[in-house]
Formats: sequence, C-alpha cells, structure tokens
Amino acid sequence: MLSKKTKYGLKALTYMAKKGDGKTPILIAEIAEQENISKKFLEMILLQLKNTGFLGSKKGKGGGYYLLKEPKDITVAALMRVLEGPIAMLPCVSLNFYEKCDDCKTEEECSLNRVMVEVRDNTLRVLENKTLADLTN
Amino acid sequence: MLSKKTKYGLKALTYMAKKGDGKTPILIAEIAEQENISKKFLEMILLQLKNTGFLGSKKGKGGGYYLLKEPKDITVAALMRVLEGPIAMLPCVSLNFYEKCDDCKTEEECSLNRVMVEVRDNTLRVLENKTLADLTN
DNA sequence: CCTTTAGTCTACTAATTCGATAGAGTATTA
DNA sequence: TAATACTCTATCGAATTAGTAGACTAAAGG
Repeated sequence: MLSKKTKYGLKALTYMAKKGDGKTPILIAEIAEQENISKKFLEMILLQLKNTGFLGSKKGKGGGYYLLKEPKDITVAALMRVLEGPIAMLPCVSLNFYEKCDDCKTEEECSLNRVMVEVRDNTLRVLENKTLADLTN
Repeated sequence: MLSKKTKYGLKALTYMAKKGDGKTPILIAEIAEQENISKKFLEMILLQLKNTGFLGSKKGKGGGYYLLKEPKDITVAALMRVLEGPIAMLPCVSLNFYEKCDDCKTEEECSLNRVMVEVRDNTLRVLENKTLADLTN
C-alpha cells in the first residue's frame, strides 16, 4: 500500500497540473484545502518535491509552488520513486533500489525472484507510461 | 515492499511444496535452517497459515507441518492476502480489503483511482495465476 | 508412565516508520 | 516595514515490524 505521503504528493501535483499554467505559483494552503490534506504535512511533501527537481517555488506575496516540467513529462513512476521508494515488491528485484537478499544464496535459486520480476514489469508498464497529464482527465 | 513475514511465509511454503509429499509433516526447524529464517519468527508465521486453513500440523515426535491442499491449488495471491493484507496500492481499489478514502469526495473524481485499478489488475493477473507449484520450478 | 519431541500461545521488546504539528527563520512584495 | 508564504528543525504519539522468551500442551515411544 502507498503511504499517505505518496498519495498526497500525487494528488497535489495532479491538482497543480490541472490548475496551473506552469509558471503562476500555487499556494500550499489552496492545494491542502482543495485536496483535504493537512497543510503542514503537505508543506513537507512539496518541499521534498522541490528538492528533487519536480517543483520550483517563490516566497512572499504571490508566491507558491509551480511545476518545473510539463505534466506530460512527469511520470507517476518517477514521483513514486521519490516519495515512496522502491516500486518492486522485493529489494532484489528493484531496478532503482536494488539490494541483495541476505536469506537467499543466489537469485537464481530464489523461488520468489522470478514471480516478483514479472509483477514489477507489469506494474512498471503502467506507471512508467502514466503521466500527470493522464491523471488530470 | 513485502514484509519479511510474507516473504518468509512464501518461501517456507514453497520449500514444503518442493520437499513434502503432502502428508508427511515437515519440521519448523528444518524449514527455518534451509531457508535462513529465524525459527521463532517462522513458528508464528506457520501458525497463522495453519489458522487460515493452508496448513495442518502434528505435535510430538514425527510431527511438523504439512500442506492441506495441493501446491497447484494454492495461489500466491491468496497467501499474500493472508500474510500481507491488501495487494492493491490504495484501500479504495482493493477487492478484498476495500475502504473508502476519507480525503476524496467521490472515487470518480479521484485522479489516482483509475491508475491504481489498472496497476491492481495487472498485478493480480500475475499473482492469481501463480501457484506454489509454479514456484518450485 | 515418563521422557522427549515439537507445535501452541501469550507477552514483551527494540527499532523504525508514519502522519502530523509547532514554531522560528528567511525571502519577497507592496 | 508589514504582510505574505515558503523553509527548516525539532518533536510527537501511535502503529508496525522483526524478533525473542518462556511456559504450556499434545503425541510418540521406550
């Protein structure tokens, strides 16, 4: 299951993609209210998305956050990796967060490895091809 | 990501499917050693799988656990639902653990709902058709 | 019948994560 | 220079995760 952080992050950026023109900043407070998200919690999430290159920000009056790329160029998979971490069900089948399992001798012998690779590929086929632009419909 | 509990449970039952004849009990200790799982932790997992109808048990000398069904009749999805809970990424798209999201007005309006349904369907297509018999290869 | 074996059950723990909040600080605008 | 709005650090309680300890019960077998 996705954490609320990931869910809120995706919903917030979808809101921004739907509403914004790409350069006019949008208030945290507005997003929080519209999407029913705790404002303080959302602050943290958007800040992280800024620090990872998805958002730009402007302080003071008329400030807020804005998307740095076009919605169609931001995949759900990329956002999930930043907010949630690995998409795969096991570390040993993760493409971006690979880690060896310490209870398996080899990955060839691991009974779960192959199935989880298959799950991962099916999941990624969806998430890599879905962008913020698709979520706004 | 799957919890270790789920991972261990799947590996343990795969071991049993590979090794057992369906009625001769297999020792917890043997599975734990062969699959590098903490014995005490595995006790708890197998007990749960007994209480949910997957395993039978026998106490005393010559005792242990045995599968109640044939490996080909136990899907990975069924095991994961018992050990891990929901397979879907959001409660509102879970077939077996459905829950309404309190931050969304309606599910039609929710930008994430449709994508997550698609992910779920793709994941289930794999997991529902994969049985313990497939894992033993 | 008594010892050994092996699953059952309850309880507890340490560490981590999750979701959220508080409040001071800083940049920007008017 | 006052108001605005993002930035940063710190903290919090609750829940979850992974694992351990130890007593209890059922069964086999000599």
